[in-house]
Amino acid sequence: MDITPRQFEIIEAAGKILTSSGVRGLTIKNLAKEMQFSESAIYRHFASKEEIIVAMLNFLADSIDSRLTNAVRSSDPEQRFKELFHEQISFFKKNPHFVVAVFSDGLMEESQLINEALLKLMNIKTKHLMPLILEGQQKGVFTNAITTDELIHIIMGTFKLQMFKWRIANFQFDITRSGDNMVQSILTLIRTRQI
Amino acid sequence: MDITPRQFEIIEAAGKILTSSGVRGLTIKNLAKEMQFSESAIYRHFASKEEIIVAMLNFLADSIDSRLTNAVRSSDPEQRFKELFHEQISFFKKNPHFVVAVFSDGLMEESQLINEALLKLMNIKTKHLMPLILEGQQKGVFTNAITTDELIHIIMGTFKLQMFKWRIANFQFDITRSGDNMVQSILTLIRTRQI
DNA sequence: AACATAAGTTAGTGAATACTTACAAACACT
DNA sequence: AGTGTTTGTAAGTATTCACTAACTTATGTT
Repeated sequence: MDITPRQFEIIEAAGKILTSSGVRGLTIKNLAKEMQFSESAIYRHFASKEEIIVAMLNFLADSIDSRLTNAVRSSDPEQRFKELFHEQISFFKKNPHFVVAVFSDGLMEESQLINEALLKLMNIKTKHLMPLILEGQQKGVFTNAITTDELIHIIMGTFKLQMFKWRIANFQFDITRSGDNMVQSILTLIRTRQI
Repeated sequence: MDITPRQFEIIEAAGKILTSSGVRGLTIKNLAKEMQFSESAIYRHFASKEEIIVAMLNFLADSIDSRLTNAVRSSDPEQRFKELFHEQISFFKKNPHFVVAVFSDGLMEESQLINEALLKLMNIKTKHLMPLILEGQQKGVFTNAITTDELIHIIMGTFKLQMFKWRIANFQFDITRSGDNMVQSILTLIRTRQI
């Protein structure tokens, strides 16, 4: 599953196109133009368009996985929650095209392989979020009024919608600020608290 | 903005196709096949594919709007919250193709007009949800720890993700049951409560 | 020097797409 | 009876798409 430098360039070009023109703009022709060589040259590096997309998603998955592993290491669950989303949001801020790729689900229909890559990506997020929430609930920091799965569903849904709004606003507003707000709101809501 | 019976049939056929084949399957050719007449006959009733999609979304918007207006009339905010989602979910259960249309955002890139129709649709949902949440907060039934907008964001995100999961599961699980669960979880979370 | 490989080119292919044109039949209205 | 409108058809158009074939050139390797 290793990638040549040229393949990496192509993946990056694909990302650029996704940001500017969306899933429908991601054609071999545009990809070739962005790479400044012919369409057929693309096929020297990938056997098909599908392979390009899958490679991009897999690269993204590995990338996110290792970044989250490294960035999220506090002992306090609430702190770790903040770190997780902070890392996640700053990653997408640096690479907005991945927001199009992951959260648009416009890719969803293209092929089985792409579908699997996208699901794998969603699972990585859960993999990092789950133990943190569980621990928080066990320690009594997060509410036990609803199940862990339900909590995660609500958190992921909220995050996904935030990314969606950012995307249809053409990445114009400051996602760091509104992302932090979102994290605060959720924390306030899921924290065990006194009214 | 009125619609002929034939146009309505075409819209329904488009819905059927969306359910079975997704956004990419929604072509004039497939539409003609589903209607059992020629491709060019479609153009006797709509000037363009875009018009068909917009008409479908507008019909959907009106439909949802009036259904929500009629179904949600309790005085208790919490009860109204339940009614709202119950109505919403049973509507999508009856018309799963609209889930593809509205929540896939695969349509999002197609054209400006379609975009506007989709945004209008999202606003209708907010229009019905907003006063209900506001009243709940004022009465002290729902938490005031975060703002109304933040609450709505979280609720809408949760609902959207639920629909997304239902869709990628090919509408196989019982959305009424898991939808009710979701409504309960959210209510538990946003209710003012004692720990 | 001879050859292999990697990475590019030009020029195409066939399939699919949204949409058009020219014509025909059914029907309503005068 | 004649005429116009509505709604269908068959046959096509231009464009776009992913992908391919055949050839070229640069760079090692033996």
